[in-house]
Amino acid sequence: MPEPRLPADSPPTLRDVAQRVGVSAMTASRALRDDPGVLAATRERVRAGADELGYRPDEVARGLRPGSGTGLIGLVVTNLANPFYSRLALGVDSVMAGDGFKTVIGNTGQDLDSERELVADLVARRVDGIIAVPAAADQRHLAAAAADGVPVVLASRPPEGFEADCVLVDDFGGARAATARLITRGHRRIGFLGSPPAVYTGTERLRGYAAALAAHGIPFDDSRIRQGQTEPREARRAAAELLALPEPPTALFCSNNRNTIGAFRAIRASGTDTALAGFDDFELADSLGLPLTLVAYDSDEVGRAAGRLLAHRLRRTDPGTEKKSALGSIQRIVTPTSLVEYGS
Amino acid sequence: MPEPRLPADSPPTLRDVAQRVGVSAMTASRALRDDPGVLAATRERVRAGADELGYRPDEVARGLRPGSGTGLIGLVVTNLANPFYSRLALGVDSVMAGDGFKTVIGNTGQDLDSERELVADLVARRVDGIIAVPAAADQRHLAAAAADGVPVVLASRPPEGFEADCVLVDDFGGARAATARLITRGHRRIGFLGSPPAVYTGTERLRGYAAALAAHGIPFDDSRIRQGQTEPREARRAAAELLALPEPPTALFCSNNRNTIGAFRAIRASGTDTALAGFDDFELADSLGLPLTLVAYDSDEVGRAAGRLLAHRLRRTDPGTEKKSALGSIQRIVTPTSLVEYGS
DNA sequence: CTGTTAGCGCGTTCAT
DNA sequence: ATGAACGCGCTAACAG
Repeated sequence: MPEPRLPADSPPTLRDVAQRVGVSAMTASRALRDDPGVLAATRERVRAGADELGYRPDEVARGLRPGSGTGLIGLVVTNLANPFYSRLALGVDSVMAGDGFKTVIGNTGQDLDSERELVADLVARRVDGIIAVPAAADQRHLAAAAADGVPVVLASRPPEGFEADCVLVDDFGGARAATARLITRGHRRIGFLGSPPAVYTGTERLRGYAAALAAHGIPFDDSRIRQGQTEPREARRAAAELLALPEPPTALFCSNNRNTIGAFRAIRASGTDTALAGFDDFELADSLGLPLTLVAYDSDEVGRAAGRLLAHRLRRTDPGTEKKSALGSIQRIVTPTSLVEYGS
Repeated sequence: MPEPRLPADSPPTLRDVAQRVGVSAMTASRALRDDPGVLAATRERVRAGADELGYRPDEVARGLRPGSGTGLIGLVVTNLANPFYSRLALGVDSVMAGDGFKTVIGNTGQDLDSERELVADLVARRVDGIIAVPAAADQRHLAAAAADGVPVVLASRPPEGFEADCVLVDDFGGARAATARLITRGHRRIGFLGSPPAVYTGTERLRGYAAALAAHGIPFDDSRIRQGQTEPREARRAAAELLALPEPPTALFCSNNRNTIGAFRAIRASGTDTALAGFDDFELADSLGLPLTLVAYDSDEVGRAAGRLLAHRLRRTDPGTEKKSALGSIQRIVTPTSLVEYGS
């Protein structure tokens, strides 16, 4: 009769399995990992024993060994509640899980200090790689991680001050196209609502907006620009300000969905028929009872692409080819955008 | 002149620091951890050396030691793209991060096999605890993890077949209240749209719906029940079916936001003035141009509560009090709901 | 106050 | 084909 093992005990170790079957720990290890050079009979015996004990190799101990990574990658985002980031995370995870990696998600809440600490902690935890959406232009902590030999891939923002793979959205082109469409429809006074100037995507989209104006010979007017809104409530207030100008804009372009939603509420409340366009598609955009032009793109794909880039690097990291310059050329992928019209 | 250390080398170890300062590894360890019984002067020297080398303790090696956990907890959800889960994740992370834990998020996509594997992997990675939203009633893998000594907290579903802390939403009460309100407004033929019967929250909400009918002497009619819709598209089709019945319902109650949105589209397309109520609040619900009664609750708080429960258990796990029964009584927290009226 | 020994669980290296 | 020793980085436990 087999001993009634207490399951609450510490989990069974490799030696427990080996001892039970009557072989050495090494043989057990090899057997379980399908190492050649193990008698088929022995292998079966070991496996049986492992199953009976409910043995699972300890990934922590395994990861401690030099050469073999931890199988963990870090994902650093600013706000998981934003659909863009949760989609991104899903895309990353779907690719990495397929390659046998688990994803540790860290949320920074836009705080640079949190981000620094988080990245340092991920490195201390020996993640095999990092995918990050940096909150600001100061990316020295990421540069340091990369210099420490941890592959870094940036999503939605380009690297600043160091070299790294990245996956971007065509912020400039999308914003320009949406603005151009407003102009084509006859609008000349077009307001702009966007995130704080420090955010890369925000300034890039502002550039696209400005380029469209310039291409049509429309002067850029500071008084119609409102940057810094992060939540719909703030955006609504900013939009209301623009609509209350002596010469109010006849159309608004918003650099992200938070601002678009705020602007929608302001327009609805004002009773005007101000035209609205914005970056980021979102659910129910078609049911708001207002014409709406949106810049759409595939946020899952941004995550998947970042995951593929990282997975690619992780494969080539094994040998002693540690020199960063030798790791193959840096990749920069730009995801395309498209215009969608709603609620005509 | 100090040796020009190659940063791409393997990261500095504790011994490197010790050797550089001229002490033993043990002393360095103690100094960096503010252990009492270290000469203040020595401590300073060690710290200086650590800073110069950019030393960071290896969390993996540290986690290998018995007694000291890994500082990682696992979060198992079915679909991170659903705002409910991303909010939940945020809530969990905010609490756990405050207690020094990192959260590993695993997405199962409603697949039970994925969930099993994920949980096993988390245990193999020696997470200190697990918070899970199980996809189905079969929770043996979670029971096994709990039996292995890993504290488990369930969110949004109760444990089945074992004991564990959990944080629930008042599914029954919320659904009953919303349905009752429809009845109060004069509706007698009320349709029901919900998730697959296997999902706990779905059946619980169906029970609440049925209870409201019963309380008002309205017979429960199978032909007005549609379960199994997971996406708005399916929900829309199901709702359209109900609206096409010989005696169509004058109101619909939906057990989650996916179904509510689908039903909204069906009603809008039908041109009828069918009343609509549903579980889960969602953004823009107020701007759909239709009266809408929603059951709202705080999904961040569900996550935070789960995090607090787990953090609480993690504190009491240290001593040899391994017996589950001795760990203090099982907690079950129920988050309240409230009714919200939109778009009158 | 500081150093030495030992071991967490695994896998690589070298023997047998 | 199998086993014994060694070490990954860190820290309790016991010297000194």
